[in-house]
Amino acid sequence: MSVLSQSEEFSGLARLARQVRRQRRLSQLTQSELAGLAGVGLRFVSDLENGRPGLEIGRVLRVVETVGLELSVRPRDWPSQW
Amino acid sequence: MSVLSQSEEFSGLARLARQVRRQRRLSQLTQSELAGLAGVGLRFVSDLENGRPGLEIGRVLRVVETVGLELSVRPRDWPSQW
DNA sequence: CAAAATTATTCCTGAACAGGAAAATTTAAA
DNA sequence: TTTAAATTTTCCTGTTCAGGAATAATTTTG
Repeated sequence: MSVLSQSEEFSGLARLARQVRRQRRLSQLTQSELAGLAGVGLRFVSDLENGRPGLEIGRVLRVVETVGLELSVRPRDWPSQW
Repeated sequence: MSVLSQSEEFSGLARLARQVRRQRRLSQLTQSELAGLAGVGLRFVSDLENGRPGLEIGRVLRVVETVGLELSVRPRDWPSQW
């Protein structure tokens, strides 16, 4: 059993999904248009924005970057001494 | 390259892979141990740390969070892209 | 250097993804 | 409300993932 709860993982996906959708709309793009730009299927964008956990990371990153978002990874709960 | 960023950006899988590996080693975990904690197979961790693009996002996030990292999303400089 | 530990790769099978297209549902506009 | 646009979902099929175990390959340790 992990020290982490599974709900945290899900919320991470949900947050990613929401931000992709928001950014896409800010960019005035439909799911279909974004899909074309990112080189994925329309259904993939829909699944991503709905937080489906099975999507492949490579395609997710392509969509994320295409919509104008940037991913970063950092230590969790890092003391303010960095 | 001093230690100036608390969050390392990555535009592809390569940086995510490096970050996971670095954080895992800081945590004194083997791939096998991390796999057990995250509830995935040993091969999955190996694939993740080698930047394989086909991995499922849900499992990736579980490993990322289990190793003590947090994935964040933010808008890139959104200049003349539209 | 040799042995041990860790990591990477291969083979196999079951399960799930991804795409396209169409239908169904939701949302927005006239 | 009616119509149009956008989003979600379903069906089908080919492709690919994930896991375990065994086997290389690599790295670390004595």
